[in-house]
Amino acid sequence: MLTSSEENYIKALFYLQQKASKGVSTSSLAQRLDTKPSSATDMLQKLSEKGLVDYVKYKGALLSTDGYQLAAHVVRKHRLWEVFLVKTLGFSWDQVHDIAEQLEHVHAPLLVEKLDAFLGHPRRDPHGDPIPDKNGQIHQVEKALLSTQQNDQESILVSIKDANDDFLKYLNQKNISLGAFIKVIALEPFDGSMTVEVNHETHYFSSTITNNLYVQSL
Amino acid sequence: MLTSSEENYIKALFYLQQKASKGVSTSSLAQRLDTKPSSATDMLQKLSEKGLVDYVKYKGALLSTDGYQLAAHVVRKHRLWEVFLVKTLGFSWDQVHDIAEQLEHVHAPLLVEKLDAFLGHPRRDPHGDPIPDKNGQIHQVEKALLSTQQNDQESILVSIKDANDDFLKYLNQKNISLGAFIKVIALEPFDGSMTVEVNHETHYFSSTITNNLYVQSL
DNA sequence: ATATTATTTTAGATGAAACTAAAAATTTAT
DNA sequence: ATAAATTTTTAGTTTCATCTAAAATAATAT
Repeated sequence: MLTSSEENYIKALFYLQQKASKGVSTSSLAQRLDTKPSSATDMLQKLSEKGLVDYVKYKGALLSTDGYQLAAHVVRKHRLWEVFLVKTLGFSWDQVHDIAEQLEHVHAPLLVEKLDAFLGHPRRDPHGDPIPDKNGQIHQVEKALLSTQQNDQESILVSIKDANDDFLKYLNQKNISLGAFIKVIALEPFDGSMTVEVNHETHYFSSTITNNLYVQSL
Repeated sequence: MLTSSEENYIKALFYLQQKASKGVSTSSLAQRLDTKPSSATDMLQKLSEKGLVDYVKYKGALLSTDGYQLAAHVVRKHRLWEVFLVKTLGFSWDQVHDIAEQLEHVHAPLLVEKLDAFLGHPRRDPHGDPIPDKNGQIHQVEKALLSTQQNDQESILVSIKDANDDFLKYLNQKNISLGAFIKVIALEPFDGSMTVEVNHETHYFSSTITNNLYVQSL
């Protein structure tokens, strides 16, 4: 069984290797976990010994198949607890991360499955992120351009078509990131522009924008 | 903030000092926590430094006011989680202890209060043990002799009037202990005897017995 | 291509929490 | 009351996860 610290490291690798397809650097790992690079090196060596990480000195690390499986399971627990905290106990979505960070380290397989059943087998957490299934599979759902969505349709921002710098800056400045909750308020058929609500704030999007955002319908 | 280990020690002291009114011995503490006496000594010295335990070398230890407060809060969390596991997730009462043992160490005051509210402010856990309130007070509830209970009445065994050895042996042999769930099945008015269900097993109690058991109605 | 800079790893140290073995204190028995 | 047995404490190790400082490697800039 893994320690909490080991679980935190493989979870961080799980996130970081999604972006960078090459090996995850020691420093980025340390930065994400708010620790020092030397500590990250120590842990990478240990996890490599255990066969959970493929690690080459100075070259970076990636999760092995086993490591990925375990990481997905920790993420599953984290996201199920977040759903519980928001849906069952009435927390707001921004209060739950730190609590779920503790709950995810509780080891009790039956608890996870009973919680999942009680919550009605949710497919996404309150931030819109997908919940891995009990085998660690992340159900990749069909995505569509925001421009194809109908009035009142609710969706989650899942990816960006052309991720050029200017566009990312635009999104960043408006505080819009992957996982954002988007609801179509009004469509303008003559130019394809849209009034949308993103995380409780109203925005006007031209067709250039709506044709560049992939969403997943809720 | 206390470590999980420190919390386990003060919780063990909380239980042990209820029975023995004198100082709790190093060995009994070690035995309860399945560890060695030398480890218990180390921890008692640390907790004494922190002002949570009144400890005199070779003489045993008792919780200070602060320590008692903290212990009661850990017990509160443990018992609330047990109620959640049984009532909300459908675990049986004998499966929940080890899981609650982990959940009790999650630090999130708001979580405890929201969980308490969600569960409807329960006063006892699934084993019949009282749940301390948010100030660490253990609400001592009114108790009555089992002989005064009506048909179908459900109650919890809370104490014994005359705790003589023979009677305790009798209870022990029948596997009946404090916290037991008792339901009155049938009353015999002519001699005051009773048919009762104790923890899902049927027993016949004479009036001598029903006049010696204090219960708390549910 | 070599020097400079940045990143990564190693070596050694610290604090928690446990352990074993030996010393000290207390309790029990003769 | 003293000896024997038991309990408790101390002293010294171990493992885990972190740190700092120094050495090794890789990346970059002239």
